[in-house]
Formats: sequence, C-alpha cells, structure tokens
Amino acid sequence: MDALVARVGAVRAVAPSAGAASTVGHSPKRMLFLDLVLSVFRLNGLLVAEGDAMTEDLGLTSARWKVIGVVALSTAGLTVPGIARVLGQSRQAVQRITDVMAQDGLINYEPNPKHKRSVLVLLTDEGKSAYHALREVQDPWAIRNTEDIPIEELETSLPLVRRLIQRLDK
Amino acid sequence: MDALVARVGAVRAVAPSAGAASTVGHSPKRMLFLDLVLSVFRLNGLLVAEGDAMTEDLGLTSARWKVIGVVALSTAGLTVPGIARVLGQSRQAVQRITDVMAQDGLINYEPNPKHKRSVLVLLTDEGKSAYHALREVQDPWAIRNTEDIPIEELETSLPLVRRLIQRLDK
DNA sequence: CCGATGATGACAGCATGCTGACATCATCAA
DNA sequence: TTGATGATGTCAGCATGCTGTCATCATCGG
Repeated sequence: MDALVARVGAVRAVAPSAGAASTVGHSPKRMLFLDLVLSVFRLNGLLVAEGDAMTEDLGLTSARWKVIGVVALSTAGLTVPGIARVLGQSRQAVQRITDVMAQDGLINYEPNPKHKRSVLVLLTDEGKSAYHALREVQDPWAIRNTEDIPIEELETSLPLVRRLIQRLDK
Repeated sequence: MDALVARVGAVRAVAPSAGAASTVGHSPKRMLFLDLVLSVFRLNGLLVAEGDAMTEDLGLTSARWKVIGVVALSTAGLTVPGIARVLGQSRQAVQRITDVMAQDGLINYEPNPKHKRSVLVLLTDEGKSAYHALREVQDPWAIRNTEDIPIEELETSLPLVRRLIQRLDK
C-alpha cells in the first residue's frame, strides 16, 4: 500500500500538492493484499495489451490465443462450455470468440460423439499453424520477461495466485 | 503449465477422452510464466466479480472503488488523467466512471487552481462515507483471504508482480 | 511575445467480459 | 418409460476497458 500511496503522491503533474495520505489502521497484511489486488488489476491490463500487440501480426488477440492454447492442449477437442470452464469464463463469452474464430477458419466445429448438441472445437490446419506461430512469439516473450527473475520467485508466487483463485472460485 | 494441462484434462464432462497433452519443448520457466499469465487473467476476473459482489450493497463496483480508493488517498484531489495514471488506465475510461459517480453524488468536480480546464476530483460526504463503508467490507475480506497465507509469500509475490508491471509498462 | 508541443475534454467505435432469459437437448432416478 | 433436473445454444442488454480523432487549453523554449 505504501507503493500505492507513493504512486498517488507521485502523480502531481497537474494536481496541487497531494501530501502524505492517511493509511492509519491498515494492518500490514491488509495493505499487502489490497496492493496485490490492485497490482493484479494493473498487470492484467498490461498483459492483455501486450498479448494483443504481440500477436496482432498473427491475426490473434489475447482472447483468441487463450482459446487456441486450451484447444491445442486437448487431443480430442473441447466443447465451448468446456473451454469456458477451463478458462473460468462464461460460456457465452467463449462462444462469441469461437464463432468469430470459426468464421476466420482458425477452428472447426466437429460433431461430438458424446453429445449431439454440444459440438467439439478443433483447430484447423490454419489454427494449428497459428498456434505454432503463437508459440514462436510467446516463448521468447516468456523468456525475455523472466530472464532476470529467479525461478524460485515464480515457484513461490504461482501457488499463491493459485490459492487465491481456488479460494475465490467457490 | 502442468496445472493447465490438468485443468484441460479434468474438464471432460461432455468432451471425449482428452488424454495427456503434449508439452514437449517447453522450458520450465516458460511454463511457469505462461501459467502465471493465465492465472493472472483468471484471478483478475475473480477479483472483479468478487469486488463487485462485495460492494454492491454500497452502490459501488470494482471500477468505482478503484477510483474512490485513489481519490481517498490523495489530500487535495486528483485530476481525471491523474487518476488514470495512478491506475494505469486510459483517461477516457476513468472519465466515464467519474462522470457517473458525480451524477450519483459520490464525487465532486472542483476548480483546479493549477489548471483551468482540468478540474479536480474530490469525494463528497457521501463519497467519504462510501469509502469508510468500503473499508469496513474490504478489510475483513483482505484478512479472510490471507489468513492462511504466510506473510512471507505475500512479500515475495508482490514485488514479482510489480517487477512484471514495471517491465511491461515501458 | 509567440509558436511548437504536450495535456485535456469530448465524442465515437470497438473488443471483451458478465448476467438474464428462454427454449431445447441430455441425463438420471423413480 | 417418464418426469425432473441439469447442460447447452442463442439472443439481448450492460459494464468496463481500449484506441482514434479533433478541438481547445497550458506550458515552455526561442
């Protein structure tokens, strides 16, 4: 939270003297957690922007390569609600994305032997090559963004994020 | 990434046997990082939903208490672009939120002695009480969500998130 | 003093996500 | 077999965020 206060204080381009703000009564854990929450908001926005910019040459957006990534990891295809469950999104949101991706020839709807109505999403050849192109852009990006970060920090932070997800996703 | 594969594999309610997926050629760091990225997406969605639900009785949404929180931390008010800079959002997005919040009587636009056009955003009395009510809901929420998390993990993860933000925000 | 540059306000369009609602299909227990 | 329950497809509306554009105001160096 101190960092948040600092950010507020640092932004005085136009605003008059924004002095030290009151953080009285904030327990350390609360401050850490709320700062983490705001930072996750911020990081999410940056990741979406970065993800969009990184793959726009491939005709992809972050919303699309999330879907492509999930489908590529499955061997026999996934239903639209299944993709939504993996991504933790609404099936309607995923359906809208997949419909456009199907129009663009990235994916294909195939009959589902286990469900007559709910078709399976599979990558077309174009979708597969988009996935490979995605990998070729995403891999160096991942390396680049973690090259000065000890792997131990990643191994500590990821479970924390996961625990928060698990806790909130009940 | 293993967890992502597990999630894909675990979602087989309707889809046919989605067996072990190929992750050949993924370096450990890349897997960790991409899993972290997807987890941040997921956590962001959950935090927005949780934040909205938590404060809907107060007439707030996560977008609004982000603004309220920033304004409350300033002593002399902030301009709309200033709030946007603190939150890392576009000034247009913040402007739309503040316009509605002004209509709802939560904030007030005051003349800015340092800038004739760019007015200052200040909390009204109603906005201040909303902020206090927010604190009373947010504090227990923060405590509740971190009670079984060692403070060391928070102190490790927050700088990591910050570093990623700093790296992407160039 | 003045012109270039940057910051801001205002409006438009778009992408992504959510929820609600309703009909239809699948599944399972009685 | 049948009826209840859940899952899915589909359409609608809304919230939040982004970028682009243009006019106007502020600021500062020449």
